[in-house]
Formats: sequence, structure tokens, C-alpha cells
Amino acid sequence: MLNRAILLGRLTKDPELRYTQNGTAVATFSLAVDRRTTNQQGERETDFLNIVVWSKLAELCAQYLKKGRQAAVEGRIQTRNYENKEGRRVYVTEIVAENVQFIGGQGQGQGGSGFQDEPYSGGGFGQAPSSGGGSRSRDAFNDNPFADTQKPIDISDDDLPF
Amino acid sequence: MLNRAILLGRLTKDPELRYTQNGTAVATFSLAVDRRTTNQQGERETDFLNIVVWSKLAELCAQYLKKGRQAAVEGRIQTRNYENKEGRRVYVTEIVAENVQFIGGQGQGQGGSGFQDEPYSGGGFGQAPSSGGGSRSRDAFNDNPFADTQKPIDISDDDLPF
Amino acid sequence: MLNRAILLGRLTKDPELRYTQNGTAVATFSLAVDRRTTNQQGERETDFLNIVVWSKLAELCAQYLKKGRQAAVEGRIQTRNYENKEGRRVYVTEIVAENVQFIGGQGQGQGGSGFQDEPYSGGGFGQAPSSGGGSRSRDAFNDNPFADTQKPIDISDDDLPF
Amino acid sequence: MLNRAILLGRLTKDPELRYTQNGTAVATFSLAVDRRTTNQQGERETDFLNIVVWSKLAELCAQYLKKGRQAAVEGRIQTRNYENKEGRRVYVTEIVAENVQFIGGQGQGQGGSGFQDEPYSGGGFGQAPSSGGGSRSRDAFNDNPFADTQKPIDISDDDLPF
DNA sequence: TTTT
DNA sequence: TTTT
Repeated sequence: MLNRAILLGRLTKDPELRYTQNGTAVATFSLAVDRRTTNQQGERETDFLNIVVWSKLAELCAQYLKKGRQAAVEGRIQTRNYENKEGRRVYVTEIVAENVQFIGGQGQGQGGSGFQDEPYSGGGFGQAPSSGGGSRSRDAFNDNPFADTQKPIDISDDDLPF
Repeated sequence: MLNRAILLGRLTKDPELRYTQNGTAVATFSLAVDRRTTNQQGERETDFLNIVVWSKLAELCAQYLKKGRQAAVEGRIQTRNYENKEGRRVYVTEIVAENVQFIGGQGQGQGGSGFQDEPYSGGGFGQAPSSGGGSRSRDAFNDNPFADTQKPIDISDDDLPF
Repeated sequence: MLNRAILLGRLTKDPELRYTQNGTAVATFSLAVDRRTTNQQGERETDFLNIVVWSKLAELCAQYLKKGRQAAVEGRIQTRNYENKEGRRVYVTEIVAENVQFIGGQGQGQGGSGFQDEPYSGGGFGQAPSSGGGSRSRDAFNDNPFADTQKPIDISDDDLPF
Repeated sequence: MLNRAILLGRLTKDPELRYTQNGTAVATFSLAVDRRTTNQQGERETDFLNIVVWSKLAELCAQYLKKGRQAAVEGRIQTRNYENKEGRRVYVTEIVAENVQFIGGQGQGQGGSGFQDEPYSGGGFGQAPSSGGGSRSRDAFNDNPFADTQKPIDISDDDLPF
């Protein structure tokens, strides 16, 4: 039916990029979204939302989004549940992003290279291809030798516990 | 910042209505929202989203929404965490509704009185008053002697585990 | 970038279905959406929004939506301008629907066959195929001999004055 | 009923700030929102959406938003019509913003003082007070002697042709 | 713990 | 040019 979520916030850490067994890229990150109102104690609270991105859009997120950067996310809210190691059922709610906009520079004291100096800076990009992923060469990521999350992992495409 | 969710689905059961210690009404229900796509096995999956409604809008939801009925919900996505009885931290994601539209009739074979025959049928209503609740007399609910959820409960206004 | 509109309202008249020169179906209708607040005179005002739907979704709308019926529309807001017969530039703002949900029955005193009795009653359907239109046989519409809007017309696919 | 629009784009020029006869501030600007897809000729088109903002939020927009800057706008889509000088009825569709986020820096070659150096840079702010305007002193704007749009004008609060 |  |  109708299920739409639109968020604007900052990444709490760098995205994690993984690949499913059939080679589809999937990125996950958490987005901190400040509330517009303050609570009874006068403090501004923050919601932390788990974002999942698939295919080519996942790889672009892993490449251009970093901890502290701002992003606008549009997608649908998904619920899943799985059994953890202790045999307990864990309920997960996450946003499956269909559109991610990289906006603005990074937060204060973040270190690292500035967003402004990079390609696609301030720009957006098209729709996540629903036609499946893998169209972009994974060699594009070889310039980051520490990205150990980029190896294929043993998860099914639509049942990703994270 | 920006945090908006819009959903259209059916209630999985009747809403639960409670009152905080200071008398603010809060209703909770779960909304089943079918996905628009089918999975690899060709089945249509469903997301089950927890909805929280406050104040006068909570009382209207408790009065007019029932299991199986369709509703459109507009609100923001909220994350909370609390410690359960076993000392585990539980993470909750829920939609705090600011606008709820009662639409359509109820499902087949649902029993109970038809939505069509009731006041406010098919209609909408104004914004949830952010100015706090309690403006509506709780005696209005006395015509339902079995509504044991309508007693005040010991929860703080913005930390509602359910 | 980000451009999303979500509406819930009633059709002010039956949808109009046309076909572009290359055979793509396009339906248009106007959706009446009541405001949630009243104006200074205490009257509830209404916004009338022009909706455009393409391809298979256009044909489904033409088939199942009628004047007075409720629909939820999700899409993007589009602006166009064209020169009219008198040489004036006309500015148009419309919603290009990517998802339309047929909800609820029809209004009181509307006459005609009830939505409840028809196939897909109360149901929704999948995404508008972006893969181009024309996949559905137009003969499906031959049971309506008065639908003179169903002939191909001389408009380009993305410049539709209506 | 349900009427929500969410946009992310850039201002095509500086906002115009006016005041209604009863002293309520109203700002208007046009937001350029690039489409995510290209047309048949391979060009990326842009939608230009008219935004209206009221009260304190209007004054903040006039103060912090400038031509070329990025903004996220959340609001409802409104339609109006009025008779122009030639006696023709003009139909207007615009977005009445309830939440505006000032994001990112300004566009290339824009000149003027940088957003980064100003207060509220990169920040957001609370909801537009629906409780009516005028709470902020208009003298606050006297430091800009060229802002000739800041004089009271003869328009009613909810019928603003622009 | 789930609705049609 | 408007729906309930």
C-alpha cells in the first residue's frame, strides 16, 4: 500500500558495505535525526534510524558518505524479525532507501578530507536500480585497502540482520 | 530536522488506550502495510508498524478505529530504548502519528458495527493538539464498561514502552 | 533531488484516458483534498490538485476510479509551461503519480455501480511500470463505447497540456 | 485529509518578504528541484516550485536563505485562483511550508557572504507557529535599508497572489 | 504478538 | 472547470 519515509540527518559512522552471495551490494548506516521540539527538560532529543541501501546506490553511499555527513533519505519502512544466537526473536525496523541525497559538508571536528573537494560534492543522483545490482565494478573500491566489509558475505538478499 | 512517515494500512487489532499520570491520553496500535512488490518466492510480504497517538487524537482513534480497518497515518519515526525486566536493553522504533485518517469500511467477516453507520464515518479531523491533552472529558468513555485500558497508568509522557 | 507528494482525496470527476502517439496511456484527473484547518470564516477549504498517471497505472485508474471515489496518490510535483492558442504562456503544476491506491467506496448519492461490487475493490496494486507502457491490450476498453478519449492523440509523452 | 509535499532544491532568487495588513510576515520564493531522470533528449529537467512561508519562519527564511542556497521544504500543496487585471482567472499551485531546513552552502559564483559564517548555519529550527504571527519585532529588519518588500502590504492572510 |  |  502506501509506505513512505523521508529523513534528513547525519551519519553516526561510516557506512558498512557488504555483498550478498549473488553479488548484490548492500550498505547500512545509522542516521541521526534531531527532533524539532525539546522535551520537558528542555533538551533536544535525537532519533537514530537504521538505513539499508541496495545495489549501485549502496556503493555510491559507501564511497561518498562518511560519519558526520548530512544525507537526505527517501524510502520505505520495513520490519523484519530473526532469531539471535540465544534463540530470542529480535524485531527490527529499518528504512530501505530508494533515494539518497548527499548534502552539505561534514560535521565539526570530523577530520578527514572535506566533502567539498570530492567529486559529486553537493550533487545528487538517480534512482536505485531495482533491476538488480552488480553493474558497477567492485575494483572501484580497491583504493581503500582497509575496507574489509567489501567481501561477499553469507546473507540472503532480503533478510539482512544488522 | 526532517523526519516524515506516511502509511496506509490496516489495524492488526483494536487500539489500546492508556492515560499517563498527568492525564494525557495515548493510544497504540499496529498497522499492517502490504509491500508493493513480491519477494523471490512470489509472496507479498507485510510490514507491521507500531503507531503511537497522543491526546485527543488518541481518544478518537480508540473510538473509531478497530481491528481490520484501514487508516492513513502521517507522523514522525521515533526511536527509544529501555531496559526490560531481565535487564536487557530493548530498542524500539515507532511512528508518532500527528494525523490519522479513518478510511474505508472494515474487512470481510469482521463482525461488529459497520464503520459506515457511525459518526465521523469516512471523515477526517484536525491536527493532534501539541498543546497537551486532557481537554476532553474522560467521562465520555464511561459508556464502555469493559475498556480496562482506559485507567490512568504509570508511564511518563514521552517514554512509553509497549 | 528530493520531490515527493502524498495526497488523499476524492476525484472531482471521472479520469480522462488518452494515448500518446507512440501508444503510451496517460490518465488525468483532479483530486479534491480538504484542508485540515478552517479559515477565518470557519469554512473548510479544499485544494484541487491535477494528477497525471502513465502507462498501465493510467489504465487501471481509468478503469477503477470514478468521480467521488477516494484515492491515495504518491508522486512528484511537476511544473510545465506551454503557449496557448492566444499566444500566452500558461504555467502548470501537477502531480505525476507513481503509486495510486483505490480506497473506500464512493460518496453518497453518486449513483452508478458500487465500488464494493467490483474486482480490486478496496485493493491496491503495484508500482507504475517505468519500463514503458502499452503492455496491456487496449481492447480491454472496448466495452465502453462512449469513451471517446481513448483514441490516440497528438501529444508528446512528457509535454501534456490538460 | 492527507496532503504532504517534501522538496529539496535551490532557491532561484532571494526570498521576498512581505507583511499582511495585520502584521503577519509572509515570505515567498521559488525552489528549483532537479528531476532524477533525464528526458528523451538526455537532458535533466528541473521543476520550479513556488513556496510560501508564514510568520516567524518567513522571517528566518528571508534572513538566512539566499539565491542559490539549498533548502529542504516540508509542507502542503495549496491551490488558489484569483482574477488578474485583465479579468482572467489565474490558477495558482504553491507549497505552504511548515518546516524549512537550511542546508549546505551556496551555489557556485553566487557572491555574497557565505552561509558558513552566519548564525544558524547548517542548523534547522522548530515548527512554524500556527498560533499567528507578529511575535517578532519588525524593527529587527531595519538594518537592511534596501529591503523594500518589508513594508506592510494590502493582502489578506490566506489569499496571496504572487 | 499480526491485517485484508 | 471541482469531490464528500
